[in-house]
Amino acid sequence: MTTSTHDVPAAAGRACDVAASGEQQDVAWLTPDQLRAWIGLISVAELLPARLDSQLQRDADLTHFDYQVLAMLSEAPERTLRMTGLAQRTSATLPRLSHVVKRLEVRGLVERLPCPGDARATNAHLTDLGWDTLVRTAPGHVRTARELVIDVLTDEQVAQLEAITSALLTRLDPEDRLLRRNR
Amino acid sequence: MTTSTHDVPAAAGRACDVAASGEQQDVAWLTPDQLRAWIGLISVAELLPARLDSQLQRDADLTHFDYQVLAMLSEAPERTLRMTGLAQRTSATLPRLSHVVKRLEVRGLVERLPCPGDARATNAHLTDLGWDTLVRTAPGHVRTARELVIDVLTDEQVAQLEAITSALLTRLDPEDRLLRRNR
DNA sequence: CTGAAATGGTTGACGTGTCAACTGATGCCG
DNA sequence: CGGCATCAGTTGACACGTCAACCATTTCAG
Repeated sequence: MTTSTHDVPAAAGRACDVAASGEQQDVAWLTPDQLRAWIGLISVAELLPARLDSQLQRDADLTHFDYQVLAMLSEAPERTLRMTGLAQRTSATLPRLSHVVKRLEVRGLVERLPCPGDARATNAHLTDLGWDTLVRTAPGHVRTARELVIDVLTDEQVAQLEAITSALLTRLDPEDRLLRRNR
Repeated sequence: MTTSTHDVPAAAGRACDVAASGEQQDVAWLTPDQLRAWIGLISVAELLPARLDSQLQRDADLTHFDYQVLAMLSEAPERTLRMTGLAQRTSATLPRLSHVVKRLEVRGLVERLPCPGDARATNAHLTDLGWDTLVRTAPGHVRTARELVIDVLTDEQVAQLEAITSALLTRLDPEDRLLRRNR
């Protein structure tokens, strides 16, 4: 999409002048190469989630985020996780997760149980129906992942992509909540 | 984030069995390397837009999408674009754009004019206030782009990223509405 | 052991995106 | 030129995420 920065080559100069006289420090504008990479990245970041959502929505009436919640629970011991832990693993806020889990609970895919050890906490548990739904949905999702991303790239590019995203996540996810498990 | 597929190594087998007996064809599961790249990509795609939004929201009360709309208009001839053209360049649906432009118009950043040539069409025009806002906002946005992405990568990785995103967009944006101008 | 602060989670209001329905204007076929 | 399909755009209802407020429990200082 198009974005942002890449316009205003004219504005660039003016903006920096303004900035220099104000509180902002000078900011180096992006080179053409950097600009193309930047625009490409934000375009992908805009379009990819929408595609994943629409595929999952169509096939299983699930958001990509719903899917991730089910997926995280599916590999947890007892298929159970505390809300806070689940929120970290899905990099969601607690309110968001709470709403989502409530909807999933209504559909019978997840159940909420008070945590025995800590009366404040809630455990989310993947039901058999939730597990079956996930199992039924996974192949289509993987297929989409292949069609849109993996199979479009060379093996070398896949490796590059892993290195690049890994570097970016050190900034985007400093606490490293997401990838801890996968290292 | 986290996602999806990367769970259910157990489910993988089951899912594919199910699939084989159903309408789905077999889907090759992802290799560990592919999985890491995939999870990395969707994590970035989830976190990056949120960061851009929050920076722009803080500094100028703009969505990243708002910013893109202003940016697109800023480089158009007469700083004017028809709604449809603007929608394509921002890869937005027309209803979404219509809502956004309405809000921007209320704030005086954009104005809507009937198109002289075609009575059905509407022209969106960037006002002076909109231009000034954009110019004032651009440096901070570029700085964010550098901090989160560009300056985190080597020059070589930036080049790789450009190639990778370019390949992905052939699938994600087949009509190539976004990048036409940037080639 | 008592009270203040921190933790875990839920709820409700608000903003934004999506989808379907709708209005008007254009183009085109006969 | 009459009528139908298409195009351009808007609107309204609904779904989801965010934020701030809130409640209950736990922790810890004194």
